[in-house]
Amino acid sequence: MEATPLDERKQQILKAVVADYTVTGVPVGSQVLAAKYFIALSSATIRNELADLVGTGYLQQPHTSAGRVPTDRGYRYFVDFLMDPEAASPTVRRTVKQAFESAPRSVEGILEKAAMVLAQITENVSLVTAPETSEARIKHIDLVSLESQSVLIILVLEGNLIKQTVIRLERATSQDDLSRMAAMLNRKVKGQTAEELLARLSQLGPDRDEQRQILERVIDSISTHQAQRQSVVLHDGVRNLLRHPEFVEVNRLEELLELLEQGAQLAGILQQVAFDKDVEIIIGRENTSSGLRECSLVLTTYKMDERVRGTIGVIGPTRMHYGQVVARVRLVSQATSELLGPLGN
Amino acid sequence: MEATPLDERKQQILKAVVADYTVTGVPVGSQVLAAKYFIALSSATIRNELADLVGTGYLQQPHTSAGRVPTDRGYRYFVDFLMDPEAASPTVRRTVKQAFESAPRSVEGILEKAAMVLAQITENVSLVTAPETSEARIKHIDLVSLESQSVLIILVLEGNLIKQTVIRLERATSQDDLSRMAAMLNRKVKGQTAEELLARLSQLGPDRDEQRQILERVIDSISTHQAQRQSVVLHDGVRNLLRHPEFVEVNRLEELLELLEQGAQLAGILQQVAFDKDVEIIIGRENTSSGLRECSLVLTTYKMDERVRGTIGVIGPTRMHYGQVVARVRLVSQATSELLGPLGN
DNA sequence: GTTAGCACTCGCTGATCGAGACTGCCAATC
DNA sequence: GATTGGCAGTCTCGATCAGCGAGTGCTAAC
Repeated sequence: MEATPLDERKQQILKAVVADYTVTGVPVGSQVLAAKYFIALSSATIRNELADLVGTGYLQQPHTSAGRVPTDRGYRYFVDFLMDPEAASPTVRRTVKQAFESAPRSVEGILEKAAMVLAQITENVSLVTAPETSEARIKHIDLVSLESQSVLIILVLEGNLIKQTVIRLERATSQDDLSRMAAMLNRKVKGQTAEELLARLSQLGPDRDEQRQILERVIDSISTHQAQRQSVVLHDGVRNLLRHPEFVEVNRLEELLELLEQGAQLAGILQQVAFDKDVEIIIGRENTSSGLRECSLVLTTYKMDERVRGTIGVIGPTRMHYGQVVARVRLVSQATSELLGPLGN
Repeated sequence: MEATPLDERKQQILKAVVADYTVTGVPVGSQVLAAKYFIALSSATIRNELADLVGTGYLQQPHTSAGRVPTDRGYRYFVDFLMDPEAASPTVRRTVKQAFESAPRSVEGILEKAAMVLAQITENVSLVTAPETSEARIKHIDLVSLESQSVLIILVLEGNLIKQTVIRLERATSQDDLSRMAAMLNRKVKGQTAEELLARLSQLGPDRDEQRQILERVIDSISTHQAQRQSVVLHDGVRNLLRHPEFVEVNRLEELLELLEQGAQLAGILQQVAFDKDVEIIIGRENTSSGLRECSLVLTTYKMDERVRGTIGVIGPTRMHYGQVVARVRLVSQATSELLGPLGN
C-alpha cells in the first residue's frame, strides 16, 4: 500500500473521524460527521469520501453496517500531518510541579515521581528507563569493612546515584586501612567515567594489587549495574488501563502486564528511541512486540547535565488523545530534565 | 451467629466442599460429593447435612438450585481446624533456591527476589514490607561534598541497607574536613541505633555544632526513611490475578490495584501481623478494607539477625489452595530469613 | 437415621425477532 | 462531474422465550 496523498477534504474527514472516535470510542458514521463537523455537506457525500478512505487504508469498518474507525495507518497520518499542537493546561502544569516538590534529591527518587505523575496526568501507563551509567562520572568511593575479608564498596555516581557491591579480599584488612585506601582511590578516581577508568587501569603497578582488585570490581559494578538497569523499566499507572474499554478483554491486559513485569523486551524498544527527535510515537502494529499490537507508545528522552540519559513516555491503547498525551509527556520530560540538571555535578 | 460445634461428618463434608470448590471453582452438589468423597452415603443424606451447614453459616448457595460454596466462615473453620498440613514439594524448593542464588547481597535485593519467587510459586500477588530500620544498627557513615554548602550523607545500616540525604551546611566545608568529620562520627556512631543516638545527642557540646547538625539529619533520615518505607509494600505477580476467574470483573481488579499502587492502607494491615504467630490468614470480609472483601491474605514474618523485621505473604482470591499457599509462604519466609541473617552484622 | 423418588426451581444456552444504525448504490439535481 | 435524496440491504445488539440440566427440598418408606 503505497503512500496516497490525501486532498484537503479527505484530510479533514480523517481528522474528524480520529477526533470523534478518540472521545466516544464508537465507530463514527457519516451522519454524525455531517451533523457535528461538516454541516455544509450531506451524509451521502461523506459516505463517498469515507469509502475512499477505507479503500486507501486509512479507515476500516468493524463490520459492514458500522461506522468507520481509524487504522494504524490512519493514526500515523493523523499524528504526522493533522494533529494540532497542544499545550499542557495550567492545572496539569501545577499538578506536575506539586508532584516534583516532594521528590527526594536523587535520580531514582525523581524518576519515580516522574513515572507517577506522568501516569496520573495521561491516565495511561508511564514508562521510564533508568539512566545510562557507563559514561557517568564517579563522585565518590567508600569502602566499609564487613565481617572477615568482606568489603562493601559504595559508589556515588553523578546524580547521587548510589551503587553497592560486596567483594572478598584475599586477606583481612582493617577499616583504617580501607579508609586510607578509599581516600587514595578517591583522589585518583573522582570525576572519571567507568570507561576512562578501564583504560587507565593498567597504569597501576602490580604492587597495588588490592587497589587494582577493588577498581576492577568498581568498574564491574558499574557495568553490571548498567546491564541490570537496562532491563528494568520503571512504570506506574497499571490501574489506569482498566478504565479503558479496550482492556475488558483480559488477554490483552495479561500480555501487556507480562511485558511490564519482565521488562527486558520493553527496555529494548525504549532504548531505540532516537536521541535527536522530539517526541516519538509508535502506533499499534508498528510495534514488533505482539503484546503491543493494540497499543501505542508516546516516548521522548530526558536529559541530565545536557546529555540525553534515558527514555520517558507512556503506553496506552491506540485510541488515545495523542495531542494531549504528547504535550504532557513533553512537559514531564522537561520538568524531569530540569530537576536532574543540578544533580549532575 | 454463635459458634456451632460441627460433628465429625459435617466437618468432613465441609472439608470436601472446600477441597472440591478450590479446584473446580464450581459450586459443589450433593451428587458430586457422594460420588467423589462419600461413597458410603447417598446424595440425599448429604443434602440434609449440606442444608444444616447452610443453616449454620458455613456454606451458602449462589441460588436455589445450585450447589454449595464455602462462606468466609466456612473457610475460617477450614483453615483453623480441618486443613491438612502440607510441605512444599522438592520442585518448589528448588525453584526458590535457584531464585535466591542470583539475588544480590543486600536487603533490598533479597526482598525483591523473595517477592518475585513467592508470586511465582503461589500464582498470586506477593507482598513484602521493607524492614524496620528505627532499631537497625548503623554500620557506617560517609560525607560527600557536593557543590557549595551541600553535603551528601550516606548511611549504611545493618543489612547493607543504604540511605542517602542531602543537607546544606551553614558554611562551606572542604571534602577533607568532611572526611575527618566522617571518621570521627564513625567512631561515635558505629553499632548504635537511631534511638540510642537520639538519646545521646545532648552529650555533644555546643562547640560541635556541625557534627550535631549532621547527626540530627542522620537520625531524621532514618526515621523518615522508616515512615516512607512503611507505606511502601513491595509486590509482584499482578499478572497472576488475571488467570483467576474471580477477577474477570474488572472492578475488583481495579480496587485491588489501587490498593497495591498506593500502598499505605495495605502497609497498615501488614503491620498488624502478630509477631508470635506462625502464619496468619485473613479471609474475605474479615478484612476491613473494602477492596479486599473477596480476597484472602496469607501472611507471616521474616527475621533478620533473630529479630522479626517485616511481613511477607500473598494476596489472592478467597478461593485459594490454603494448605499449599501456607506451606510456600512459610518456605519463602524461612529462606529469606536465612539469607538475611549473615547480612546482619 | 438413611434413602429413593419426585416435583420444583433456577440459571444457562441457543434461537428468534425487531429495532436501530449505517452503508452502498442509483437516479436526479446543481 | 460533484453532490444529494432516497431506498433497499446488511449487520449488530438487546430482549424474549423455550428447553435442558443440574440440583434442591420434601415426603414416605425402610
